[in-house]
Amino acid sequence: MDIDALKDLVSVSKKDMYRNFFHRHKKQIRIKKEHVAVRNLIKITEATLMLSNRKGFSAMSMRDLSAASGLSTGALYSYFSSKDDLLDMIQQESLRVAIRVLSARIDGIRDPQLKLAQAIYTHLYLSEVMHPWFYFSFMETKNLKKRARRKAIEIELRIEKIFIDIIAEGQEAGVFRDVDKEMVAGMIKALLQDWYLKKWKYGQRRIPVEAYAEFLAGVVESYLRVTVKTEQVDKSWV
Amino acid sequence: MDIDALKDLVSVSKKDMYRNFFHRHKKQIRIKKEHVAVRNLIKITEATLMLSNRKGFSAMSMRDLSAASGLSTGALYSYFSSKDDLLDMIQQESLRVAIRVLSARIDGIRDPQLKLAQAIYTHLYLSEVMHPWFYFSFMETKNLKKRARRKAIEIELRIEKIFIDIIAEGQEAGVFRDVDKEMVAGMIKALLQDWYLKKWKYGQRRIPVEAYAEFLAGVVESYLRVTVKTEQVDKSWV
DNA sequence: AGTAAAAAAACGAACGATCGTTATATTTTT
DNA sequence: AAAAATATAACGATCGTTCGTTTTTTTACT
Repeated sequence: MDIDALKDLVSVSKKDMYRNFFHRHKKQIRIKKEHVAVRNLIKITEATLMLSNRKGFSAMSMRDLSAASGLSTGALYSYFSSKDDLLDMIQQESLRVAIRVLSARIDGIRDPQLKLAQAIYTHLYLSEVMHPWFYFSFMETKNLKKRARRKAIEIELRIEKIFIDIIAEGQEAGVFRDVDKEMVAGMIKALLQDWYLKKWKYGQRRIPVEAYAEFLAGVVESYLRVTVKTEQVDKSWV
Repeated sequence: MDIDALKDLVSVSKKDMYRNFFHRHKKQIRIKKEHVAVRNLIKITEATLMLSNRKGFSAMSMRDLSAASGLSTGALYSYFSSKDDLLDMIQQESLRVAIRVLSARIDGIRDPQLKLAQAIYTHLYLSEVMHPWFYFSFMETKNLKKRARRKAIEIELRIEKIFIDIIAEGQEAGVFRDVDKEMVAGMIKALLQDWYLKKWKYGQRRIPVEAYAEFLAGVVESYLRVTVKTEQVDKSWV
C-alpha cells in the first residue's frame, strides 16, 4: 500500500470534500453560489485548523480568523452561525471523512490479516494527509457542546469497533490468538493516535509514516499471530 | 506491585508536595506564611485542574477560578503573577513529580525485565492517582510560552529516555530482542498515555488500572522476549 | 492576659482591552 | 437594477489585571 495513492485520492477530492461540506451545512451557510462557498470554506477551515492547532480553538479570536482567512469578521458569519457552530462543523466533517475512507478501504477484504493491516495503513496514512484535522478533532472534542460531544464519542467508538470486528473475524478464522480483542483494538487505536498527536517527535527522529506503519503492523501481527508454545518446543528437544 | 501503596505514598505527601510547590515558586508568590500558602495553593490548583480539564485552561476565567477556589480574584494574584504563570507552575510541578517518582521507584533495580515492569506500573499508577495533573499537562502544553514549552518537551523526552535506557540494558544483557528501542519506548509511552487520555473509555468498559497494567506489561514483555526465530512473514500484500 | 499598632491577607469595584456578534453600508456579481 | 457577497464600525459582555480598602492575623508592650 502506497501513501501517495491516498495522498492523491484526498488531494484530488479536496474540492469534492468541501462541496459536501457546503451542502451538508447549507442551513447555516448564507452563501448561495457553490464555487464561492467552497473557495472560502477552504480558506476559513484551513485558517481555523492552523490557528486552533497552534494555540487552541477557544484562544482563537474571530479577528485572528478574519486576518488569517482573508475575510472580514462580518463575512465569516455568512459561513457559520456562531463560533461553536464552526467548531461543530469541522469536527463533524473530520470524523465523517475518517470513518468513510476507512470503511471504504477495508470493505470486501476477506482475509482478516490483510484487512487489519489495511485498516492500520489507511488510518495512519489518512491521519498523515489530514493531520491538522485529526489533531484538531482530538484536541477540541471536550470543547463541544454536550450533544455534539456525544456524537463525536460515538463515532470514535465506531472506529474502534471496526478494529474489534476485524480481530474477532480473525479469531473465528483461527488466524489470530484468543486475546482480549477490545484491549488489542484499544492498543491499536492508541498507537494510531500517537502518530498524529506526537508528530513533532517522530519528525524530529526522522521516522517517516511508512516506517511507523510497518512497525505498528509488525507489533500487532506478532501479538495476534498463532504460534506454537515455545516452552513445549524447548522441552521436546531436551 | 500495589496501587494502594502508591496511593498512600502520594496522598500522605500531598502537603509536602504543595510545600515544595510553595517554596519553589516563592518569588512569584506574595504570601509569607507557609500554612496559609499551602492551604490556598491546594484550593487554587485543584480548582484550576477541575475547570481546565473540563473546558480548557484558556476558556477558564479568573472569575470562574475565584468562584471554584473560594478566593477573590484579587487574592488569587497573591499566589501567581499572571494566568500564564499559573499554567507554568502547575505544568512544571506535574512533570517534576512524574520524573522524580518514576526515577526513585526504578532506581537500584538490576534486572531489566523487572525494571521495565516497575517503570510501567509506576507510571500507570501515578497517572491514575494524579490523573487531573497528567491530563492537564498533556492538554495544555501547547498553550505554554515558548521557553516553558521547550522545557516541558525536554522533560517528556527525558521520561521516554528512561524507557529507552531500560530496553538498552535488557538488550545488552541478552534478555530483550534486538528491536528498535526508541520505537518500543515510544510505543510504551503512547500506551501509558492512553490510560489517562481515554480514562472515560476504560472506565466505561470497567477496566481497572491493574488489568490495563497487566495487559500492557504483557504486550511489551512478549514483544521484547527472546524467542526462537520464526520464519519471515510474507509482507507482499503491504 | 489584654490591647493597640503593625503586618499579612483577602476583598471587590473598576480599568482598559478584547471578546463574539450584529446591523448597516458598500462593493461585487448576476 | 437586483441580488449576492463582503466590509466596516459598533454593541454589550466578558476578559485579565490592578488598586485602594477592609478584614484577619501577628507582634509588641504593659
